[in-house]
Amino acid sequence: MIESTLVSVDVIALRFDPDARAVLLGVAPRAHEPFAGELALPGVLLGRGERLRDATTRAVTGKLGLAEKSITATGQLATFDEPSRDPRGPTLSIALWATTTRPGENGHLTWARLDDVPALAFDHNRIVADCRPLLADKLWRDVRFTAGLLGREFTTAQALDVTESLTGDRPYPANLGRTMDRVPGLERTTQHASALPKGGRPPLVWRFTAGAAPA
Amino acid sequence: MIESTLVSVDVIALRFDPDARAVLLGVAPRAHEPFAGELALPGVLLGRGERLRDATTRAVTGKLGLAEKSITATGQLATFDEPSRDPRGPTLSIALWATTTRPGENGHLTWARLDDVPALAFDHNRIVADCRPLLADKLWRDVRFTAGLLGREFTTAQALDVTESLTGDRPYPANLGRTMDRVPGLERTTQHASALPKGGRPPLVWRFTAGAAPA
DNA sequence: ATAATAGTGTCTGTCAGACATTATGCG
DNA sequence: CGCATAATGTCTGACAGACACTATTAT
Repeated sequence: MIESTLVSVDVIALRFDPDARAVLLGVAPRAHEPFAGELALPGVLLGRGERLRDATTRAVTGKLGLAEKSITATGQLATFDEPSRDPRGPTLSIALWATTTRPGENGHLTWARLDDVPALAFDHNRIVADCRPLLADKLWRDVRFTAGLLGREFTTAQALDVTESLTGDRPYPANLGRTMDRVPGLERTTQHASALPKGGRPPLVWRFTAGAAPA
Repeated sequence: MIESTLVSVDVIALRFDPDARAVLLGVAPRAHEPFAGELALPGVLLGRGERLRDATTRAVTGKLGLAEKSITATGQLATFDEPSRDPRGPTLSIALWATTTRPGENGHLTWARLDDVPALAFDHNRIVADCRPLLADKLWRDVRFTAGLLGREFTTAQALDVTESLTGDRPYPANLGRTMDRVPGLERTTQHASALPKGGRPPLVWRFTAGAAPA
């Protein structure tokens, strides 16, 4: 019988911050060796028979200190099998995504801009870099991902910010509006959000109808 | 310490058969319990520290009896984590793809049309069904996959057959030609293949230039 | 009014879908 | 020639990119 591999789960936890106008990545300093004290993606060893979904929750609540209820959606990304990625020995890493709409209350938790991720432990910078195009691809395509990130209601301006954070460039409002018109379960309302303190026309509100996550 | 999960690797091994004019899936009867004698995807338990690429090769050579050299390309698909998918206990299954251009010589090996896959052991029918859209998406996008399946040189007629097998409908030749014109590393030659026994105009030959797998 | 922000109309080029037409080889 | 197969020209509609212009709010 072949000795079995260790499987860890590393989570790309994302949150949209309307004030920073950007999508942020949740990272926290490691509590133990190796890389103790260095920032890392939240990750746990997958338990025997544990679902990936449950391991994702366990990593995000345990390592980032977010409440389980604040996780709005999760999903798979890719698997990393470089044998030397963990100095303790070969481990497989399954990269997953999770979304939340709340900042959490853990003092050690750091939210980093996706375009300015700090140095992370293990091969986590590589994981983030490799997965970023996969995440960009999910926006406006994977409804659970999009609704998990933006919440049930959001404005056109926020949609522009999220798109820019994930894809790297900012679409024209008219074009993004047409893209969103074609997203199933997303409807353009006639409501305007409350105006900003700086003045300017208040943006329109968009709303997910059916299978959307709560804000 | 949490008891670690078992990880198996299940391979969707594909071959294009120019005579059958279809993409075929390699399956073989299981040698041991559970499901002994039933057809299944080639799969192995992932060894500690083993690369996914190596496990794929091991599964395809060991279970299907293909020569290692005849594997033209491999890659990842998705992970299946249903705990009850194996009656022996919870195992994670990482689904991978592999391509070959040769039929192999193992008497137990069965090549099944992708649109007529027989009943398979475990949740393998579900794996095939879930991964089929992922495979269709790779055609003409993932050059390694496409070249692995079609070989270094192929005709327009074969390209039509492969596309029909994977996506479910047959494109118009003119449209597929334009799609292939935009594939990097793939060039339209002016050579015609030898005519068919049934007569008819001989099809044009297309050729992969750089990073393509040998036929 | 002016600044700041947001939304809309419309032109462009690209590209997939769909045929009809033309081309090439065999008997 | 007629049959079988393959390739090509071209029309259409969908859609992304790009801008100019209009709309709404605060000061």
